[in-house]
Amino acid sequence: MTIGELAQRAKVTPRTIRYYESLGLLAPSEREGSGFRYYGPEVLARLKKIDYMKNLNFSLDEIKAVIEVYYTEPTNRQGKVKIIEILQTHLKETDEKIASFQQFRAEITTQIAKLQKSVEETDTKTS
Amino acid sequence: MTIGELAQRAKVTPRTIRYYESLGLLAPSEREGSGFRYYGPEVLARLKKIDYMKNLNFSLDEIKAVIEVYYTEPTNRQGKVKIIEILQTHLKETDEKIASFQQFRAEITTQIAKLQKSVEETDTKTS
DNA sequence: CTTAACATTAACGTTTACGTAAACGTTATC
DNA sequence: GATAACGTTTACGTAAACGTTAATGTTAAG
Repeated sequence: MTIGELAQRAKVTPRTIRYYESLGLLAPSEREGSGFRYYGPEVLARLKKIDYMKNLNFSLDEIKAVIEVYYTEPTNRQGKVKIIEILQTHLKETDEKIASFQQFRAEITTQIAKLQKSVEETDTKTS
Repeated sequence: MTIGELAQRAKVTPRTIRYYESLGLLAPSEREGSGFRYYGPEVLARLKKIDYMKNLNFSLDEIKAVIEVYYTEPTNRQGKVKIIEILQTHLKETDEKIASFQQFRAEITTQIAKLQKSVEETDTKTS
């Protein structure tokens, strides 16, 4: 597919796709004499993965690093072990993020409860 | 305390504090003839809250909105109910974030398991 | 084979969250 | 009361992640 079609399916602009290419996040499957970029469906999958991670507030640099780990088929035992270590770092960081958000969540519910109690008291007083 | 002391305790620069003031995120407790800003300890608490929320990837605009809700003592029943509604929106969004991160976490552990199995197989084959 | 629709590169613009001078006033200390 | 240390405003600089022309080439449809 062309860059316009790909962009439409991925709900981004062509500019975004070219920008990602310039960062090494993806590449056209083919590029013949005319200079036009043509893409296969695997690039669409990649764009969806990028969008997914962007929603997790990863920077494009971080996404690039993660994608490289995901898409690299490690040749030898050494490579596999190294990637496992990287993934375990990601796992730890993700757990910390989750914990932070859960604490934030708790603060919100506390605030809600406090306000709800306050509203109820106002109600019983004026009833 | 002065802006320098506050900055040091909050582990930010004076520039950051002035920038936050320009956005309406905080204000000096006092500002007399000389033009110097003097702060009370409550501003330090505010800065810590801002830093905490920044780590949750909130923008300064979003943080401002949240802080306004947190620090606004609602006068009447109407105001309280409104704030409860806002907080419930935050709650929902936070839950979605947590869910996304948990899915990401699951993907990581899957990848790790796959690689670990692959490593073990390599090991038994060559043993 | 003309023309609309889409592609290409190059380059400047935009927003966020500050960093970093520059030019100058204030305060605390000796 | 000089001087170092810190404060003030103004304003230009920076990185990230694109948006937006501009000038030009390519492709597909009639």
